[in-house]
Amino acid sequence: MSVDMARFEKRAEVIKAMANAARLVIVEELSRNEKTVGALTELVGLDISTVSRHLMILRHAGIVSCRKNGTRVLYRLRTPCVLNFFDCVEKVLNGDDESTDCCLSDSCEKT
Amino acid sequence: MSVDMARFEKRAEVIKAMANAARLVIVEELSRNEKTVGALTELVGLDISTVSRHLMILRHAGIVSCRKNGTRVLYRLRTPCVLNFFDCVEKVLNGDDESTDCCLSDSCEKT
DNA sequence: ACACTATTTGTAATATTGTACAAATATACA
DNA sequence: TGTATATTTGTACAATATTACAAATAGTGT
Repeated sequence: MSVDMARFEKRAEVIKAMANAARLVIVEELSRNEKTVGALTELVGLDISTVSRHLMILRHAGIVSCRKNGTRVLYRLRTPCVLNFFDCVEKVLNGDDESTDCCLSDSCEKT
Repeated sequence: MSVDMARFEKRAEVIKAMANAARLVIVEELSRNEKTVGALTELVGLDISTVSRHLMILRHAGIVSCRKNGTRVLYRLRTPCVLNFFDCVEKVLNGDDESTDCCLSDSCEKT
């Protein structure tokens, strides 16, 4: 091996936190403004306890932070650079310029 | 709700493909050069069948592509912009400038 | 202290992911 | 046609992740 696996594990942890549709919705919403758990719950349409857990995951990853305001907890995007992911993701999704298939068992370009 | 969940599901699929340490190692290695499954296997230290599956996941996500060369299959990075993830991920990991904890039940700044 | 609202945590069920081993497939070459 | 090498696929198991419901906790105001 000789690869610093620990480093890649840590990186993967952060990316894992972004690897869920509900959490992506939350992140994009928080890029506009800080929001309460309740407000985010309406948005994503899951149980509030589930949304709270999603926020915990994002918080532990270092992507969002929060502050209390009375009985409410306001979450906000802490590291907005994660929004840059989206540009590349769209590029990947639209990668129609080239086949991803290595044409196994077909007559196809071989080197 | 009223959010285009399908779009976020698709985005999450791509990010999910990046959300694994072994696959991150593979992606970084492929950023240098195309490589065979066998060569990548030595690098990550997993069973070759497992590495083959990881490559399948990256391929289905549109992140890598491959071509055959005799009995070998050469994989290469198809959408290099995914490397941009790393900068932000490091920033998140080093986010030591601010607490992520909303200081529940502590004496702490409230608004 | 009590009631009300917002959020988090315990728990359990279900789904998804990661993994290795064995077997199958593909290709090259003697 | 065998044999050897490279890769993928079938299968099974363990580990993680997602989710809702119920209960616990925290804060506000009466």
